[in-house]
Amino acid sequence: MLTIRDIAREAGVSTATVSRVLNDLQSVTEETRRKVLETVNRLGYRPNGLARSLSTKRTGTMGLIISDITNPFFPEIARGVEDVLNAYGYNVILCNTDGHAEKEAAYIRLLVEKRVDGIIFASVRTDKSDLSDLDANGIPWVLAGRTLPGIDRDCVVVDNILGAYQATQHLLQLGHRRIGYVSGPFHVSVNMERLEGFRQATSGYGLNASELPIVEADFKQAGGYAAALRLLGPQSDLTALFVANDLMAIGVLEAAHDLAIQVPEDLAVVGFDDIPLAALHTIQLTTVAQPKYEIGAVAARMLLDKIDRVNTDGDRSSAKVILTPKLQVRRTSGADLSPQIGRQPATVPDAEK
Amino acid sequence: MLTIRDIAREAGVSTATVSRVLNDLQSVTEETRRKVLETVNRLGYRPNGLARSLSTKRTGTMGLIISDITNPFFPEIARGVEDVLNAYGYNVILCNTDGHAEKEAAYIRLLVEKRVDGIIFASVRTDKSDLSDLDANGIPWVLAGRTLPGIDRDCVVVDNILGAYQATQHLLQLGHRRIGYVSGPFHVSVNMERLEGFRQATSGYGLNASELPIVEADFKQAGGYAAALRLLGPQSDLTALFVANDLMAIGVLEAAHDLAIQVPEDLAVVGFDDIPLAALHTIQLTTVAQPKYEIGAVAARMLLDKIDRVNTDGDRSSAKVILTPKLQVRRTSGADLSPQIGRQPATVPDAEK
DNA sequence: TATGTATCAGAAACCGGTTACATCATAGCG
DNA sequence: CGCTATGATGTAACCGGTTTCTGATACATA
Repeated sequence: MLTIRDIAREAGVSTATVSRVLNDLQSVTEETRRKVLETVNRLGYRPNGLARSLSTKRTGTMGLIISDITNPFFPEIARGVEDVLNAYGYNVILCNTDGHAEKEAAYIRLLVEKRVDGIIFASVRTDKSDLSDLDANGIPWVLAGRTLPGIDRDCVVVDNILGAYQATQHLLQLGHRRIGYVSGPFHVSVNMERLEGFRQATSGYGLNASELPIVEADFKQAGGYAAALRLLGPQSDLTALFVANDLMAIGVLEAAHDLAIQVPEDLAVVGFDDIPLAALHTIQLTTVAQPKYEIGAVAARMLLDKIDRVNTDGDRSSAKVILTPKLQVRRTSGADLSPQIGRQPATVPDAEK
Repeated sequence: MLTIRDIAREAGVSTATVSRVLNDLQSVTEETRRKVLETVNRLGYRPNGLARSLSTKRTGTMGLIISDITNPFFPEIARGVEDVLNAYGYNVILCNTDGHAEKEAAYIRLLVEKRVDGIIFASVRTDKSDLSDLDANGIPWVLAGRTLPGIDRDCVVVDNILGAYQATQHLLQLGHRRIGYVSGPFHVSVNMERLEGFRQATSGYGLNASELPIVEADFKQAGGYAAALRLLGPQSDLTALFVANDLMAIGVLEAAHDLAIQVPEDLAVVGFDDIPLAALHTIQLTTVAQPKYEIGAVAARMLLDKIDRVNTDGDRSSAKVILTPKLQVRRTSGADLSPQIGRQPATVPDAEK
């Protein structure tokens, strides 16, 4: 493979000049520029990004840490991240951690060695110390859709407590009093925030939240299915379930179907996330919508900002951005949708992009 | 940030020795090894992967080119790729091209400059010349789930013609004669193969395939929705639609619902891919299943093989792997499922992983 | 004509690793 | 006891760019 020295020799100039032409820097005669570019094109020279990065200390690569891209919550976030970063000339390394701390730690080590210009965590298992480790190594990071105890900067999140509160209140207003919570893993902060919103809403109605059943699952469809089977046994008196994310809510709907429980007549279900399939007319899941693409896009911009700021050696951290979730009332909560006469308008979920 | 020279000085050895310890190469006294490792840990040294890659000519990074990660067909492929490559110490750069040739070309240029160790194309717009360009630059590649005219090696594909043939035959056997084809973009090879399978099957029943309506769409839900509206107008005599992928088939189902057309009573629908949501009890889409995770995993292994083979300077290309698709009969085609008494068994699609 | 000032281009150091080769000490052997 | 084989370590070149510093040239000005 050709090097800059080959081009320099062939064009009869120095490597410095070739470099200047390639980065159109400073002053180079039109004549030499032409000569160099001609040589570059004729020989099909491709500069070596590694060598460039080694001396410029910029790789043009970012890391994106998520738990699992097959969870429909993440693709849109990833897309938001990728679109913004790519527009600024960056590439994205995708890291699926499955929520395992060791996998995450291994990825972080790899990303540090690759000297990525920044990392976006759309899923976190590390604690603050690992992040300050990154700070120490001069690698900016941002949290997308998650927070960590003790961190109230450099993150873009949705107000999970508010969203869960509204979802639960929606069920309460429909008259439900025996409401179960299908929980994500207890160690995940977003889940605990949603649980908190659930508790606040039920307490507001004079219910003792600790008497309402809570089952911990794994944010996956199969987990939601299993949790529902446990919660909806024969002696169950539950009339509604608030489910910590849509994927599990889908599992709950499957379980209800298999148990011959009618939704929403016998059981109201509300999810969280508003993943694309929630809007399908055959599902019509009532859920708390998060602006997923925007979360990714905002996080990416925040990271770019942070990088800029490091270079101009100003303040190192960005503000916290809180996006507002929106309760999306559909069929599965059994709310009276009659004000909207007749059929729902055609739903074409992915038309907006 | 620390360099290997800092460690060498601090430990009182040469950089060569530090390097040897870090790569546990050759012979180093237990004594010095301990001394070096102690220094490395004490100072928290992280080797610079760029420098390493520059001299070893290995980056430990691969590129994965897909059209859009928010298309539910791709996450599983990406996951298969990532799992395998990560197990071998590689990272994956994700590239969303939206099927645009220019975006793809730009990404390829970037990946070449970054000197990735290989590229997996799960979506291709380039022609053979760009690929031989990669060959010329010594960057191995593999096609996953797609072929290109004139290429019959280095790819793992599903037999699209067979799959489409079986799907169409399924409709024909159910008595349908007026069958429409909701097509993906005509320039995409997998789509043309599916169309070919559709033609072969209909011809086999003495139908003139050119008389059956075909509408080109974009492989997206909204596209399928729009195509269905065109195909299912008031004067339509179609009783079945074969749809080139599941995402569009979902759009077709939405359209049918909005047009008050009963599926499968008034219209049978068959898709292709078997994306996760096709199996949901509320959808039950009959479709041709592709082993998506396996496509990604096999492609990744094939790429690793190819890299090995380049190093041992043997043959440069791998065989073609053809996986067999499987017709998954569900509700939307209206087949008589009565042999299976009563309810379908609980479907928990993501339980297998 | 002499001097100051821009502009253009080259030489060489540098980024931070790896590794071929050289050196040196020690052990083994006749 | 001297020679060689072996193993541990160091020296320095190299990977392929960027960038500082410096020199050369041309032009304008006094």
